[in-house]
Amino acid sequence: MIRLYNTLTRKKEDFQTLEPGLVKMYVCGVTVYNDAHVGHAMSALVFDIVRRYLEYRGYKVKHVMNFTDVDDKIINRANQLGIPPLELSNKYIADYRQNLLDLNILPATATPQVSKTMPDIIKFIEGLIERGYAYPAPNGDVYFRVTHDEDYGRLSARKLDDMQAGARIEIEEQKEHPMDFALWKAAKPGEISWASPWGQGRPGWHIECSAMNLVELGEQIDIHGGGNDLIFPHHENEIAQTESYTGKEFARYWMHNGMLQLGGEKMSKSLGNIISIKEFISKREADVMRMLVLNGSYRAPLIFNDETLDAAEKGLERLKSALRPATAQGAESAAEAAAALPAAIETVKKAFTDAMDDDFNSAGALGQLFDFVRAINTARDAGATAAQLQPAQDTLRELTGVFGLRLAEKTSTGDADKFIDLLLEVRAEMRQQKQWAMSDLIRDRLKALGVTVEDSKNGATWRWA
RNA sequence: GGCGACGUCGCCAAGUGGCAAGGCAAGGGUCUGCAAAACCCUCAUCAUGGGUUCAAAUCCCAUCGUCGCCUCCA
Repeated sequence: MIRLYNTLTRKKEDFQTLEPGLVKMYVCGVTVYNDAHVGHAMSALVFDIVRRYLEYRGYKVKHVMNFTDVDDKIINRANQLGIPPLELSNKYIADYRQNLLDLNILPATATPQVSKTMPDIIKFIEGLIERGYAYPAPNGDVYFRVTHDEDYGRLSARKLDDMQAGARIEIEEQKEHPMDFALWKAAKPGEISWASPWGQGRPGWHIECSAMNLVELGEQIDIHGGGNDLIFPHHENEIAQTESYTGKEFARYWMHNGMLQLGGEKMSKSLGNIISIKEFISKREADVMRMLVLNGSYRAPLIFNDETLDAAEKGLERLKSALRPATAQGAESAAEAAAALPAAIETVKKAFTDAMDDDFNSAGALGQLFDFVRAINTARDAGATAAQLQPAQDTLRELTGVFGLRLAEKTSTGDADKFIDLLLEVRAEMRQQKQWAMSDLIRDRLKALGVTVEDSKNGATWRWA
């Protein structure tokens, strides 16, 4: 039984889907007006791991991720650049898709956009007005009437009265209540807009997700995810809109990832302390970012700095070490050396699943994998054969695959391999003749070229690093 | 100011009532001409102060501290 922490109840709950074997999962995507950063990557990775694990456990997952491609900031940025807003957002949508591919994140099964969901959004707003949950203002805006929603504030655990209405938001004369939020914004002159019963305008931020959910997944979904900075007001408002519209419970489980921390602060576009995904990928292997996420708890803040990244990179190397080939040539002790592996395989599979079942405890599961790595390496050192190592290495591949790790060894780009082999053959001859200085020089020079040479009693091995 | 989450070894971090996983770093060792890798060994009583309990890192209260939200934000 999978258990997961539900923000709505602030407890871990047994996971049961609305339909057997099917998970409907909606995860808030990004507003596309500039390069996505590693904080976005964290969120995307968290839910990619959730999805991969659910699939590993036999569920079919409908995974919807939206693009907010109509928004104030997109409009402002497009104006600065002198290009149409949708041209700008389309560029960044393409960029973001590439970022996700680079990070080995499985493509969502649907990726709706605001600009392509307009009729459904308008219909949704009309429905809310009909039911008395929304009202058009004289200026052409339409607002949600929070006082009509008895349990408004349920998700973020706050009450309307506690929110010091008006303290940090400007009192809007058009609104009945200061906490009422816009479903539809009347167009300013020259702004991109769509026709509606309330005049030219565009949707407010929250309504898009309610509408896209309805279109893509229906009235009720299993998991709704996103960063914990979206709990209020975004997700709170989504619940208010959808439940007021359908009269049914919206999402059964609300999952929120913690914020990525850079220099003790949340990384965010508005703070400007940003490292883009593109920049990260140019400097580190994508698996390193995933490893950093896996080593932490998805709900807790993730500390992102050179030290934690270096550790993640080393940990990755350690996982890879278990995948290296057998070194012995069928030694007699091989059977004994490999004897412990079948049991280790059973142990790690169970422990891995137990940990992940408990609210996707990837750090706990990862610890189990490291224990397994030691078992494999010990067997190899003791002389296990390739055939004996194979099942264990396959298991490790399978489980790290559930995590979405690629564990790719770097490979040669050209015909270098055979020349390196030749060089090492010659070097082996030199070592026979104890020409240590020259042997070491070759090893050092190859290292500088990205080739790691390791000598052992069975001869030298090498790999790209 | 209000609300929420959290505070475990030098760093990251699992563990939510019964002798404190794992990774990185560090020290010692095996192997080795050296180096590297791998393997073995060493390395914490859980922010502080009270309380509940046979038993608490784990539950309760207080204090201190950190982060997030309350405005756009993954």
